[in-house]
Amino acid sequence: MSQLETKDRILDAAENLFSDKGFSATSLRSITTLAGANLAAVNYHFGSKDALIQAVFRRILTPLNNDRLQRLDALEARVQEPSVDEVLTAFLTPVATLWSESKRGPVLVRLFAKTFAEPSTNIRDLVFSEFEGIAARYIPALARAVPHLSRREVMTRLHFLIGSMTHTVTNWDMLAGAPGADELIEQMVTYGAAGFRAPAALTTSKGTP
Amino acid sequence: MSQLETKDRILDAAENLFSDKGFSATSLRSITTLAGANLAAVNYHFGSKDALIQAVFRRILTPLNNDRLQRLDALEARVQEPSVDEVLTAFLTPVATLWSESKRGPVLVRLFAKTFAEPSTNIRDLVFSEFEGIAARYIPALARAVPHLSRREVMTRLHFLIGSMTHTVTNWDMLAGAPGADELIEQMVTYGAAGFRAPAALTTSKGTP
DNA sequence: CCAGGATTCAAACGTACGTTTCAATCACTC
DNA sequence: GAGTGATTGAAACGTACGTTTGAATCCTGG
Repeated sequence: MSQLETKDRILDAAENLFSDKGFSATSLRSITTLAGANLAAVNYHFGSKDALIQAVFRRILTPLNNDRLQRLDALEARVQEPSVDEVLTAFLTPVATLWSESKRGPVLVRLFAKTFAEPSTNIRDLVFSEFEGIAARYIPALARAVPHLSRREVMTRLHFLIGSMTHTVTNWDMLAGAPGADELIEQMVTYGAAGFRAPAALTTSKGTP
Repeated sequence: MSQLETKDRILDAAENLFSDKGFSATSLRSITTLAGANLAAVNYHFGSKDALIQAVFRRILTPLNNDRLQRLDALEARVQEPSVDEVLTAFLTPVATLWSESKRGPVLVRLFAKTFAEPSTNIRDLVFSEFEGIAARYIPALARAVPHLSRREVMTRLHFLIGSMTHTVTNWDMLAGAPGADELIEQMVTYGAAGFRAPAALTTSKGTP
């Protein structure tokens, strides 16, 4: 049926199954069966189950984060001092786009969201190293947009935003009506930007011991 | 060493290991070893691994949600029209209290947070059924505090808040400085309340087809 | 067309898992 | 203090897992 290479069919199948059942609960046998490949193909093409997991993540994260960086570049080239709303939109849109672009979107997004709750050090390390470049660009941009916040509070609120995003896309079906990607972006930017613009919560940033 | 019953020692050990490594990645053998109990004790006292997982969750969720309901009751008895900040504080404080009350706190909170990313239908169903009573009380309270939002947007923003909370407590160590529970509550209520007070993002709530 | 590396295949490896079994031991009642 | 039900113990059950093996097959360049 599919004309894809075995390697890609395995990645596709792994993506879907990992996204559904988690990593340790998904067997290589179920992956290769769904992919129409032999069990040994995983270890032949990737080396181990762990390496397969990392390959699955890399295939998702690299273009996603590139998209994020590109959008921030374009934004900063267009306007001199981007607003919080604009920065958050640049940050969130790639995920929402990924989500809505095809049948593969929801799978990817759920898988991506699952990472933060997974205990595996390998996966966490991979995602964090991939995210470092994003943080290095977005945190200064956010700090410029909300100059009343300390760098620490900017990071904390970015964590809040990421949490909202991952939880929402992971538990999409719980939301009544299951709105589309545009609607989600709109609501999350509205909510998150207002949160970022809220006054500093920490008085310690003014010099309390 | 411990004078606790075997049943409780197993629950304690399971709590810690589930919180660290996830459910399917934690074996009954590692649980009973840590608990100083025999392997067969799990099936004797709980019936199966799945039933053990549910027992672990029930032991956490029941008092947590009772605390939430109690705080909302006390709040509504004290002031006639509670503000968003007050409702969110009532909602978030039990988790933060649980977090900071002892060494067990972080374990419980991480475990609780892990639920939303876990694929197991059993766990999700349990958590949702436990959460229904909370939603039935908190969503109307929130809707009264932010009357400019449709019921649907209130629910969406509550999802955002829950996401922020679960993500933050799950990835606590990623936050620079690792602030205490009081500080977390303060920041999250500031952020979330501003988000709730933000204008409605959906124009569809006014009657668009 | 045929050599030779790349890929696929069926089968087996050893290990770890959840669960079951049943005898041994404990705790409590009469 | 003997008897009885609750609990614990050591061991084994069957199954499923990730990985490895080595022969069979495919594909491509000369």
